[in-house]
Parts: sequence; C-alpha cells; structure tokens
Amino acid sequence: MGRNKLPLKKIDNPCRRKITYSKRRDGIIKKATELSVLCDTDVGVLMYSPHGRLTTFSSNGSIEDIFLRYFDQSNEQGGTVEKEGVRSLSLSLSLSLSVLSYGPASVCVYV
Amino acid sequence: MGRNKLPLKKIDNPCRRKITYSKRRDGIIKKATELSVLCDTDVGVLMYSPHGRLTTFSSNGSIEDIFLRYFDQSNEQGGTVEKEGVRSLSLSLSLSLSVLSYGPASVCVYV
DNA sequence: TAAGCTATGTATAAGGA
DNA sequence: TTCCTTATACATAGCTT
Repeated sequence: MGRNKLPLKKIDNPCRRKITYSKRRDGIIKKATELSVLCDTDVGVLMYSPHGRLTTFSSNGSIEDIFLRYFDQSNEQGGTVEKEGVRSLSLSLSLSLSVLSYGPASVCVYV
Repeated sequence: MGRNKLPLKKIDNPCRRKITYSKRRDGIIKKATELSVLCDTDVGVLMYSPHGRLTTFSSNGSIEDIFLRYFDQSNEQGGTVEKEGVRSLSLSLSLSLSVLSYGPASVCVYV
C-alpha cells in the first residue's frame, strides 16, 4: 500500500524498517481488535520490534489466558471428561514448566 | 472495506459472522507474515473461530517457541527469573481447573 | 457450499510540517 | 522527533456461481 509497492523482503534501511514496523504493528492490532469484536472471538498477538521490544495484544483478559486456552484446547481434542482434562492440563503444565526452568518439573493437582 | 462499511460490533447473522471470520483471519495472517518478513521479526497470532476452532500463526518456529520467548522476556524485565512465569501459569491453571471441576482447585509446582 | 468477482473502504509508503 | 497529508496499493462486504 502507499505510494509505492514494497517488495516482500527485509527492509534494509533501519530507519524505514522501524517506521514500517510501528505502522504495521498498529495496523495488525487494529485488525485483531476488529476481528474479535465483529466475530466475538478471542484473539492474541505477540510481536517483536526490530530491536526486540515486545508488544502483546489480547482481546480478552491477559495474553497468559490465551496461552492457557491454547494448552486446554491442545489437550481436549477428544471431548474429555473432567479427570482427563485435569490430567492432561497438568501434564502440559509440567511440560511447559520444565522447558521454562530448563529442568524437570512436577505438578500436583487437588480438585 | 467492501461494498458497505461494517459497524464495529458483533455480527448477528451467524453465517455472515463465519464468513467474515474466515476472510479476516486470513487477512491477519497475511499481515503478520508481511510484518515478520519486512521487519525481520518474530510474530505470533492465536485466533479462535466463532465455533472455538483455534488457528495459530507463528513466523518462526512453533507458537510454543513464541510463548517461551514471551516468558523469557517478561522475566528478564521484571528481575525475577522463572518464578513469575511459573506463578502466573500455576494461577491460571488453578483457575481453569476450578472451572473445569466446578469447585475449588489448588496446584503445587516443583521445579 | 466453497470459490470467485468487484465496488468500495482501509492501510500505508513517502513526503512534509 | 511525532504528527499530518495524500497517492496508491490492499483488504474485504456483499454478491454471484
């Protein structure tokens, strides 16, 4: 868009790259907001600037909630009963914790 | 965009809502791809369809990698390593378990 | 019912203040 | 810088198949 067509490759000029990042980052957040409102859905976005600065967007609650819902869904493919859901959630939490902490992790759940 | 301007509110007609979701979901993924290429950055997107079907996009590696990078970064900024990420994941897990099981839940984490 | 069309609204690349 | 301006390219709403 704009006066000229940008070729789809990394923008060499760091200044232009930064400007383009800001504009398009805002554009994506706007689109994500619209999608979540129009369709009444959850949307989450994570973006890193060229200098590594993080921007997150989450239409509903925190971005962590969206992560969790992601873990939920990955584990609930089969329409599980509560116990199964609990177990697989625990397993997936263990897994992500062990990666997070670069070591083993265990989780006890009381419901 | 399109023939008429859509008001920014939930689309009532389920059929239209679904169509709009599909088109805009693809649009966001295209924008995210362009952003990541043009600016040489990592971008991750999670979206749920009106029927709860999940779509993820990740410019680089799996969406889990982006999650991890998120936790890493949050923890670098706050000073506390791992513990915060672990705590917020545990809290989220407790919450979701208590909803799943229609009662209180508690979680112990060992890392 | 998914896929294509097109008129129209939106995003944005350059440039300017 | 940070915010306008505006020409242009892009996304998409409603329609058609």
